[in-house]
Amino acid sequence: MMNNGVSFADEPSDEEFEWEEVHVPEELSIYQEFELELSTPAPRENIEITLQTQPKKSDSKKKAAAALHAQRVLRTTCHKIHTICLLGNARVRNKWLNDDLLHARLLSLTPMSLQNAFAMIHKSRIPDQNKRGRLFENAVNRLVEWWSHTFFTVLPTGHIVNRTFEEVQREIESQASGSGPVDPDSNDTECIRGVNSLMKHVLMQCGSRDTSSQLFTALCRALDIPARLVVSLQSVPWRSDAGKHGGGSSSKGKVPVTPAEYENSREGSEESEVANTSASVLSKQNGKAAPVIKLRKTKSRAISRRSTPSATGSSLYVTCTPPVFWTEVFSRADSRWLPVDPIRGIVNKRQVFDPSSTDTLSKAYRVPYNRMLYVVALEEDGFGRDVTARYARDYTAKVSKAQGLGAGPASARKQWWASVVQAITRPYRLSRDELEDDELHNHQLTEGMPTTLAGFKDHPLYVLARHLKRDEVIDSPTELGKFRGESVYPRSCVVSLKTAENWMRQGRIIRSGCQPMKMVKQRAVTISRQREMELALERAKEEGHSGGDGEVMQGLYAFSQTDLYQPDPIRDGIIPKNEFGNIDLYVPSMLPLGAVHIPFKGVAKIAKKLEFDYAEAVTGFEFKKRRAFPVIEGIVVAAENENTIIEAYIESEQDAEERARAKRFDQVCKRWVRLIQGLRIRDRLQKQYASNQAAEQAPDEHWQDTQILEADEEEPGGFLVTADDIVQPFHLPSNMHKLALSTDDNQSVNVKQAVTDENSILMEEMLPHNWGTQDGDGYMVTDDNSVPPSRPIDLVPKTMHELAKYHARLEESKKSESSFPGPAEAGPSSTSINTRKRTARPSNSQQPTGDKVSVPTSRPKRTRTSRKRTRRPGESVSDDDAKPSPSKRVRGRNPGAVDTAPSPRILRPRAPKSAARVQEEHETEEAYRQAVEE
DNA sequence: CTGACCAAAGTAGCTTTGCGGCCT
DNA sequence: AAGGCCGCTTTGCTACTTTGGTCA
Repeated sequence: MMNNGVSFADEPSDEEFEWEEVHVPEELSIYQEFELELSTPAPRENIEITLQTQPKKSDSKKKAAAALHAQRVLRTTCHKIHTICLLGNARVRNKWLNDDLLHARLLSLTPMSLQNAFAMIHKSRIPDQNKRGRLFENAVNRLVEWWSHTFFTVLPTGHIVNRTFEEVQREIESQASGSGPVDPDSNDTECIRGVNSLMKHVLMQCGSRDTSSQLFTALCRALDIPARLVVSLQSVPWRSDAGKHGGGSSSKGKVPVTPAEYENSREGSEESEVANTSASVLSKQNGKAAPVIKLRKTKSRAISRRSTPSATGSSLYVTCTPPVFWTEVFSRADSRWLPVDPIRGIVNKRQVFDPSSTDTLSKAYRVPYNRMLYVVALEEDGFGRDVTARYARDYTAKVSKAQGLGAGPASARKQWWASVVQAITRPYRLSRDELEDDELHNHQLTEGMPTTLAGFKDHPLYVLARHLKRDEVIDSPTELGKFRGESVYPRSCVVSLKTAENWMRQGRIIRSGCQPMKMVKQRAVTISRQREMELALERAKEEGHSGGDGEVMQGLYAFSQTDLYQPDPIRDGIIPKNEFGNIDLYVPSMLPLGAVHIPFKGVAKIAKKLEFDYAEAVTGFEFKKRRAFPVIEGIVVAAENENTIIEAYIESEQDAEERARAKRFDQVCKRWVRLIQGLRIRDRLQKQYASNQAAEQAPDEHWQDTQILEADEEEPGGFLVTADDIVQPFHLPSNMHKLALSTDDNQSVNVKQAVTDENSILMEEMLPHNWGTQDGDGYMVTDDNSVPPSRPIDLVPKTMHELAKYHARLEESKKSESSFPGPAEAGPSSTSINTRKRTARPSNSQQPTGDKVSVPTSRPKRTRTSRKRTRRPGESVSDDDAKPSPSKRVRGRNPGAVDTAPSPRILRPRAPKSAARVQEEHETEEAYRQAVEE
């Protein structure tokens, strides 16, 4: 708030109050939102006032808010982790259900008549598809009946239940304090450690209701019926229930399975314990009557200690309420998945799985044991689908909203769930998936009107007027019904509106005579708009309009009230401009007839120079600091001028490029002159003052650093002999390859011409050395396929043979390295430079020596001109293009010799160094340096 | 006991045309 | 010397959502 150029006299020290003495001009007193105190009767021109900021939030409040936030984050995270762990648990189980031995055991215990019933259903026997479907459903019915009534005894314990965050947290705390059970075996959890555990339950013909459903799914798969294991994930809710049903849920007992435990179980091997939570609804009698499966330890102690008689403590609960696990079997005849509840013996009734449904029994045992939020069906191949929509009663009105929607944290949760589902979704679609999608979608459509106010919010089919957004209106209302006295309209009647300006941004214009469909308070986002509004308001007040209430209203229009904006066609090359002197081009359709858009930067200058009429094209806006800045992309001109302008533009671009090139060339020359002069001075000094001491001097560190050494035992020692040697470290035309390719013939020709002046020798030599410092224009680069730049006559020309050789090499290297121009890659120019002064001797056997700058130093390092090449010590002799030459040895033995012979080197691209190689080189160098020092 | 409602906090998205200093 | 270019700075408000609590 202190942004009016006022000067601070005090440093804000107190958290709660900030008193600041400031000097402000008198006009500032209009800022009435500040509490102003005239502390001294100051002179008019310099009033001293004290501003009081709003008292800040107290520390404790802040802390509380932070804690609340942290809690929320924690709860959300726990919810997510728990959900994923439960899903992982279900997937592991689902995999176990495919076990052949388990199938065999199950089949061996299943009556043949039931098995045969399925075998009978076949196209060849029963051609009628509907009949097949009915027969299949009947067969499943009988199978389920047998399973639930005869075969499998459901224990009232050991299955997964839903618990609140607080319950779990209390449990964790009690465990942490050591008072609670730590060993998961010591509670009511039914432990299924693997397929063997499942098979035990088959043989015992009893288990938790979760196990019952899982085994039934396995049986279906054994019978060659496509069967899914369906699970309703009972994850810890992310919302706090602190203020809700009091101690009710907590008094019903705690189940010590934490998200962390689930996580552990998931991360462990498949055979690791996958914990089920126990229902704490177990009464003592039930617990004793039913044989509890003991896989490792006795649980009786835990049960007797923990079980609490309660209203829900009845085995009825587990056998009559919606399960957490159940089965879906695929009816091939109907191409449909039929829900099967093998505990209650229900087939094809999708409504009975939602625990919030209103039938009396489940109502009695409803929350908090089962909450339907995520229902996942896992198929035999391990992939899953989100089938919540099939089972949840008010999916669109409630559950989908709970899964997350719209914006904010909820939207993040929705995305998260979508990503979870994506992770288990089959990567390819089956036709039955499509059918199922349709089915689930239809369920949503036929769900019926929501029963709560919140259910109408964002409902895909219905809408209440109260939930309309600021820019929405119900057009051509067709009332579908009433909800508590409010009219319910179809969502399709809702149209979204825009202001006239916003329609213009879309390239549309309000049809004349149309009245706004809605008036809303205008928003002022930019300062200029705000001022505009204030002005309008004042004017309205002056004119005595009382209705304004200090609000500027603005009309909103529907799409149907707009037409495509068609600007007037241009005449005589004159482009129509708006009040800002440019042209609006938010969408391509806003381009006037007969005009073209040239979206290049800097093209306006050209048009201006050519004296064509043009307008800069505004394609959008950027917003900064409450101000809008137009985004300008090129210009709009008359179509007949387009070519002229573009040609001129290209020309000017080339010109600019040329200028830049010349400038760089200049810089290059300067640098080289400086270097060469420096070297000459150095040389002179050394010649003049060199003494015996000089020979003992340590090698110049700089050179040491820039050179890659080679340990060639045959040629110990080595000296900086020539300018080439010295210059070499800079010889890193890193961009050369790319540059050479990007340079067109035109430019190379220009360049060649440019360098054939008297300085060209120097220039030519300099250029590549400087590429490393240029940003890649590639001037002076000869084309890969072109002849090297023409050379003055006084140079020894290249023979045709040499040229042919050079090209052959070039082709070779291009082939091998075209995709990776390494930093040390040397292009054609380097080659031409380095071979420039070649004598008639065979090029490859020449001793590389450069200019007159011979620098006899005492450094014992061997500095071969080919040092840039990566070469291992042992293989240097076999290198193909720098064959061991006698002259090398000569140089080695005559370190101080001034050799003016040109370098015969032909640098070729080399393969990029591998990391290992770089390391190796580094080590070699280190070793060599050490050896030198000794 | 659920859902309507409220307050608080947090968040998304709408907004729609300069200025000053430095370089050439 | 003057015109032109570049970079500045990361907004602020409103409506809406979510959350947590109360109450009918």
